[in-house]
Amino acid sequence: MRQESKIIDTCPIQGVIDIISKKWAILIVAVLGNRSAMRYNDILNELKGISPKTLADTLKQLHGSGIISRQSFNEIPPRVEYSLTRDGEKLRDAIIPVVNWAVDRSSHKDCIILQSVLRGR
Amino acid sequence: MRQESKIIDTCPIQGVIDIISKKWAILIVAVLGNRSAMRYNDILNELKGISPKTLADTLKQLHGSGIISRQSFNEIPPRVEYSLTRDGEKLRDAIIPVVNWAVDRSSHKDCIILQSVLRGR
DNA sequence: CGGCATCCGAGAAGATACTG
DNA sequence: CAGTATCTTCTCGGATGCCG
Repeated sequence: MRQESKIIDTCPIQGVIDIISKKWAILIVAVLGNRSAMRYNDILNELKGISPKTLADTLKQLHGSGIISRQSFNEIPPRVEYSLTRDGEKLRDAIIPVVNWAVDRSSHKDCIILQSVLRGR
Repeated sequence: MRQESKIIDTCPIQGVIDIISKKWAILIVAVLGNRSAMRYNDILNELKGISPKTLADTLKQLHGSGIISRQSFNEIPPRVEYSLTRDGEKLRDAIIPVVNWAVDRSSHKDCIILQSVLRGR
């Protein structure tokens, strides 16, 4: 954020906004929250529509924010697994009310991602 | 969204993301949730750093999404009051866990907006 | 396989000035 | 007072291609 603003810059909520306002971040947290670990291409396939770059960018940012952890194995072929950190799991729990709110407003209640998130409860 | 994607387009969560991913939307919901009604310049002053255009745009979008209501009075000087709809209040309640999560992660827990939101509980 | 580098376009956000 | 109008800047997300 370029702009200086007391109320914003000093506000913890800004950090969250920077995270969840990324288009795919919530979805990634959602799908990751479902399994103990997922590989790059697993996520790529699950989130049909996301580009590799955007996924990589978002994963990097989430990792930097401590939401997800990244473990790479020195294997051939290479393997990298992503999973939620404890903090990430808390985030996933925290967004559930928002997801529920979204479901109530929506006409079509069927959604793979959504079911995934809610199943976690 | 330009991109076609089964999993996303048919997912109710996408609507939420479109709303809360706007940088200022959550903040506006937060500050509005605090008072019964607020005028344009009240919000503008409270959210130091937002430009009139951005505020107008965001208010318009939130209004279109049914999150906030807009009531204008035929007076001189003109008066327009914004407030949360019932749905908006639900959204505000729903984001509280996320806000709390943000507070736990943050080092500086003091935040006007934040206190505002949490006070509503 | 799991990415990173590069380039590009669209839209969000900002600054400033102006109006009904 | 409550916005518009305009112009600019910036970031995001997508496409493609290369590499260890």
